[in-house]
This record gives sequence, C-alpha cells and structure tokens, in this order.
Amino acid sequence: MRIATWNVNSINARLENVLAWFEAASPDVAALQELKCIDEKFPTEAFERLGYNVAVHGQKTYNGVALLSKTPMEDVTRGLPEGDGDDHARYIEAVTGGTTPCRVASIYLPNGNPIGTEKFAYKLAWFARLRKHAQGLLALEEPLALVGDYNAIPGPEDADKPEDWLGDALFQPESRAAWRALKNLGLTDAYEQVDGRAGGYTFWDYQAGAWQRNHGIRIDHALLSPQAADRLRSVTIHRDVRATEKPSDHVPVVFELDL
DNA sequence: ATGGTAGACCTTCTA
Repeated sequence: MRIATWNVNSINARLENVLAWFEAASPDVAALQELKCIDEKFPTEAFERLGYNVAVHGQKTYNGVALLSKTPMEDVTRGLPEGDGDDHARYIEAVTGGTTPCRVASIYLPNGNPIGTEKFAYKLAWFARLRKHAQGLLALEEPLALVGDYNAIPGPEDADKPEDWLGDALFQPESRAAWRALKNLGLTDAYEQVDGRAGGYTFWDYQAGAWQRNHGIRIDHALLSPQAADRLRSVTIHRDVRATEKPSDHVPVVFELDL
C-alpha cells in the first residue's frame, strides 16, 4: 500500500497540477491538506474518475483536509475529540485497504505564527489534543499512519537554513518538544527510519526564491504505529513537483508499506 | 533591515 500526503494549497486552484500527479504516481491512499474550500466545492467527481473513494472535511477559505482511497473507507471521523468550539477543519481519519487495512489520518496542524500570540497557543493545544487521540489509537495495536502537514521542523538538519527559522513557530523549542512528545508515545517518523539524511525537504516558500536556492524545510511527515513501521518499505519525496507549472509550496511524499 | 509570493475574497487574513 502506497500512502501519499500533500498540502495542495487550494485544491481548486491546483486541480490540473494535482490530477496530473495522481495519474502518474497513482497512490493507493492520499491525504490532502489546505483544500481551502467547503465540501460541496471539492472536485469529488474528478477523483472518482481516477478510481478513488473520497472523504472530505472542508472549510470556507482556510484549512480543509481530505482522504482519497482506491478501496472503500470505513470508520470515517472528522475533527479531533474535545474540540471545545474549535471550528477549523484540520483532521480526518478512516480505515482503508485490502487484506490488512490501515487506519490513516490526514492532518493539517496549525501554523502558529506569530509566536507569543493566541495562534501559537492554539498550535500547542492542538498538538496536545492530537497526542491524546494518538494514545487511544495506539492502544488498538493496528497499522496506523498519521500523515500530513505538521507545521513542525523536527531538527536543524530538517532545514536548509535553520537560522532563518529561529523566530518562527515551526521551529520553536515548544513546537519541537510537542513533536517529540507525540513521537515518544511509540510512533516512528517514517523518513527518519528509512533515510536519516539531511536535505529531505518537503516545503519551499514562494517568496525570495526559496525553491531556486533550495531553502527548504521538512514539515510533511508520517508517524507510524509499530504495526505499520515494521512494514515500511520506502519513503519518496516527489520534489520535482515543486518545479512544475503553478506548483503548491509543498510537494507530495509517498510512504510504501507492505500491507 | 527589508521585502519578497500565492490564494481566497472583497480588504485583509493566512501562510
């Protein structure tokens, strides 16, 4: 089973680019983030024509996440528990796959900038809620892949110019600690396990020629339960997509599991 | 030190 994650930065502005990639890469399951549209505006039919089942948790203008799968999805859940008035569409989860199904979540963690504001507090609170939910999921002892845009740079080796990110919410000690605390429940960072090399970036800003200068960061991740991590075969960052016509600022990452 | 880009939408916010 090949599971992809991709922050598309508006599914409708990106549709041609996204569909071209899906036709070429043909992932079994895909988690999309930053749809920037409500459910009704999601191009469901276009993905159905490519053979996908579609589950969307959309929102007007901002956020929005989706799961696409070639096999039917069961147990579809939208939003994290204990939302307490949180109306951001940042989480969708489902169980899908063939003989050995996998529980997959599409995650769009809050950016949290600027630091020292309620936005940064919201990011940390969201991280804590995700951790609590992940704890419950791990108790199921089944293949689990929590994939998406975590808006977290795990370490200095995950940025081309770490010094540029010192004041940014993505690289604050609190953000990195929240990432570690989630991982330390017993989850595996798929990239770290199969390819610990520096330079595996997944995001390059549109501004200041970041792509041309390779000023990238690694913020799109897969955290795997032991039952999934034991079956991890490869991780592929599709960085060429960043050089295509009208690209997202994030590129797709594909995780291949022997499931 | 600043400004640089992209998307949604209506004027400024988010990233």
